[in-house]
Amino acid sequence: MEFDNNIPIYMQVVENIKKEIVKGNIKLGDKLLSTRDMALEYKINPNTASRIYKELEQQKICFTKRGLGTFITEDKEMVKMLRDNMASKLLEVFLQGMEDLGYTKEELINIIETKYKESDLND
Amino acid sequence: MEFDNNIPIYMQVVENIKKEIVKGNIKLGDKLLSTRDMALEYKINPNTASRIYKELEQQKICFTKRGLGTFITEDKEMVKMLRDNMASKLLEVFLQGMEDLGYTKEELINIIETKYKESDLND
Amino acid sequence: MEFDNNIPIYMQVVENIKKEIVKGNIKLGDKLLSTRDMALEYKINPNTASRIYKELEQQKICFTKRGLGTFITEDKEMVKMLRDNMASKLLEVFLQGMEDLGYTKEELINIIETKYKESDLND
Amino acid sequence: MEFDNNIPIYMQVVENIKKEIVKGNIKLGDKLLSTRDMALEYKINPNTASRIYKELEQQKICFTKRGLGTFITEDKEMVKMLRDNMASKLLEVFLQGMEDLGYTKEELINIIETKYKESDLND
DNA sequence: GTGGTCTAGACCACT
DNA sequence: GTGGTCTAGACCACC
Repeated sequence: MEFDNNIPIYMQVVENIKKEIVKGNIKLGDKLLSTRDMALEYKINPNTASRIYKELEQQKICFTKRGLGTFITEDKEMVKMLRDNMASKLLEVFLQGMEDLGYTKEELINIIETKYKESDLND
Repeated sequence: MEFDNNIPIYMQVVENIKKEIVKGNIKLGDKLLSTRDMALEYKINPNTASRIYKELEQQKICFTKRGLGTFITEDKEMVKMLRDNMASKLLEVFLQGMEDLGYTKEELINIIETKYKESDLND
Repeated sequence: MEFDNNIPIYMQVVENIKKEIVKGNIKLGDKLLSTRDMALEYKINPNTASRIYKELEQQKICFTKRGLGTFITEDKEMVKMLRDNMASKLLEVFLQGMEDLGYTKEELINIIETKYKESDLND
Repeated sequence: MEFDNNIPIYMQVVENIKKEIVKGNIKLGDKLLSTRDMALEYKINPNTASRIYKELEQQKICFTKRGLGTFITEDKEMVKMLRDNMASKLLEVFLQGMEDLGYTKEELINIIETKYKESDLND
């Protein structure tokens, strides 16, 4: 995983894990890597790894069982919420940003459709 | 202007000025506020204001005439480039993010159209 | 290190570091002094030291690992480029300057050879 | 004339005038432009123009006759001195710089000869 | 410990 | 008045 130098590493990993949950690659109740293993996996400092779990716990995405490790919450609503929240945040940033640049709705839809045609050609 | 505490002030102002240029509120060749005036305007330190101009200069968006002040470049291509770059960056973040969340093209277009109908109703 | 009062300190240190890299005294991947240590070393303000690293980063000569320090880039081409660029800049200033003064090629070569004989005698 | 933003304009013009004297385009005893005309000629501020004369006077290159204008000194030695000083300064900066970059005498002579062959081909 | 940012205040050269 | 540089000292997030 490549890190953007301007965003805290732990934040980037947190977002990455949330994405994996939404995509279903990590499932409800799954045990997460130990901080040590996560540090190896992402090539980060163990302190940073433990901060990631702290953040995930705060967001009620996982919880810790003493001596057993850290697990994804069992709450089924969570995934749905996660997906919706992340998507609407993305959407808002995008639409607001484009509006700030003076793009009209028509231009905007045009751009997205063009983009899609391009990627269709590449498929 | 309100600042997001997680992003450097100078970056936020830089982005703001770039938006104003793209929107046409600031025109090619325009003189920008003096660092001191900008400091007053945005309620920041003159040093921070100075940093903003340095960043804009690096991005070839403005240039300095010694003792006279800082001016928007006269290069007509610049605005076009700026608009395109900022838009494609927004687009990329958005599309990539939605794809990462597992949204298909159809879902995505659907969401945007829904969003637009909402805002049309509010107009 | 003694500073020329007419050139910004940070620029002088930047050039100095670039020279050390070209000479091989600083190697690819080397960790540079921390900003605080550099400030002590050169007897400058930590802010000024920080500016030096920022400038070097812009020139793609070094990069920062968050919380770890600043390192020389690993790019092997960089040193070659650096040496070539610095040399050709020196050469250009010199040749253009001498030409402006009305020196012909023959005079110029003559001068350099004379200079070399002098220094050979001193060796 | 194009100005380098990092060097005072008046210095650049002073150097330019000195070059013109060395090249013989401006002769001993010649009357220089009035500050106003010089300001127009170089598209600079009249204050800057007057500073140029101040500097040239300090360097004993010209002198002012009240009500008549500013004139190049009649001292014949001056041109010779000027040429020698400017050339040896150029030479020193060049040789020292190349030495700092680790260029040996052989490399250096090689580079200059190569450069000359190039420009010969272009002649 | 590391760099990044910001404030405050000062001095300077240039126009 | 204009930007450029520097010092001093502070706070912060990150590793």
